[in-house]
Amino acid sequence: MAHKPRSEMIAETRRKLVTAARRAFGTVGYADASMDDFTAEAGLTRGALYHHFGDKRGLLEAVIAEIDAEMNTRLCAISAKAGNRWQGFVDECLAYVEMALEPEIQRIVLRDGPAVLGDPSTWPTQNACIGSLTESLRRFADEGTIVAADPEALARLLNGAMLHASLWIANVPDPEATSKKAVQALRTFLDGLLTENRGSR
Amino acid sequence: MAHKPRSEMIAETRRKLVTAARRAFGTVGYADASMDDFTAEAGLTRGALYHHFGDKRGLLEAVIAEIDAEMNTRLCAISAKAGNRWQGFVDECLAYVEMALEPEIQRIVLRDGPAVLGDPSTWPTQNACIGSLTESLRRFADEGTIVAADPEALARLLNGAMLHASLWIANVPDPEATSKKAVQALRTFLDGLLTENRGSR
DNA sequence: TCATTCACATACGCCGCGTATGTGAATGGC
DNA sequence: GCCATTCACATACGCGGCGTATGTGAATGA
Repeated sequence: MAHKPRSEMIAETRRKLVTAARRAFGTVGYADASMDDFTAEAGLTRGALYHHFGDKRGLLEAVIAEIDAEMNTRLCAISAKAGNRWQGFVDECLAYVEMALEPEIQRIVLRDGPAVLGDPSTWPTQNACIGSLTESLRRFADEGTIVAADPEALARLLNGAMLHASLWIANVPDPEATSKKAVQALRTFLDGLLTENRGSR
Repeated sequence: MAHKPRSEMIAETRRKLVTAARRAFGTVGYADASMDDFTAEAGLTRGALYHHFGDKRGLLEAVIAEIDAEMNTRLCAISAKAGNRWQGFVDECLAYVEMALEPEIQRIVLRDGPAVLGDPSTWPTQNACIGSLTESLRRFADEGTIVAADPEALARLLNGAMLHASLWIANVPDPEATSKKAVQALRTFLDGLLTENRGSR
């Protein structure tokens, strides 16, 4: 039984570390996750962690990058299967709110991430989600579907609104009912952007 | 020279601790703020801190409560001086975005707060800001100024949008220009809520 | 085959937190 | 006005987590 080549072993080590850290960060949170503990859980030591990721922070970045990539994939799949583009956009927004309800995403990406790494808009990875939002809005604005405004600014506002809606929903006694109200309100906001709903001005 | 009564000394101690902690949290951040350091800076020790606030977390709560109260006062003053109520509401929203640009507010309330204390919607204090937003929206909905939707949900979404706009503005190379774009986009969202701007539906 | 690189493990010291304990000053009843 | 009690803090101790410096064995390449 020949050993795997070195490059594969390295990749496997990185994946083990990211996976173990992801579980730890997602459950007890970044601050309370002991590097000794979750590296041991992965059958490794802190030495491997420092070698590959520099420090705890670097590992968090890698974990977030992974989660963000998954989120982006899921969102693209959703918007792709809609009838028309605006509907796809709306679906994507609603799906984003639902995704942000997942404890792992909420804890790592929405709470600990900003605290440790700073504002998400400065993350290289966050461009994935924000970027596609912006691009969609730009096209809608260009073709007159929505009112004219800076697409990136609209995207940021929308993103913040959705994100906070998720935090709110997840921390309320009755998430089901609250979710309905939030989705309804989000639709209201989005409808307000459509030129066909605007009368004067 | 008679000493001050004990109750005043206690209040003074608490204020000293809160003030010192507020400065430390606002500059180096919660995680990197050494309790030994900033209690010493206040001429005290960690003993006083644990006696009054239980732990570091409790002190953060006190600091946030103080900042939140100040924010609410400032916001009320702004909305009070506007011509009509809707204009006052819009002014308040824009002022909120600007306030959230202040480094101390951003770091303590918007970044470290959620990470350490959990979602702001679960803080007893946050009701100050969210509560007044909700109340305003409820009245606008009742009198038909804005479209019908759950006021609290709208308030949460709005709050999230404004908050993220601030984070975005503060972390961009050119805050001035970005601020203009964000404010413009925020107006777009708010205008979209007005029934007088809605045609069909 | 041997020197080199490199992926990790091991070992050490420091710092920060929480707690248990000590102390002196202010209170309150007689 | 004296004394017991409370209480607001300070001091002392131990523990765990992080970062770094150093060691080691296996894979590479000439």
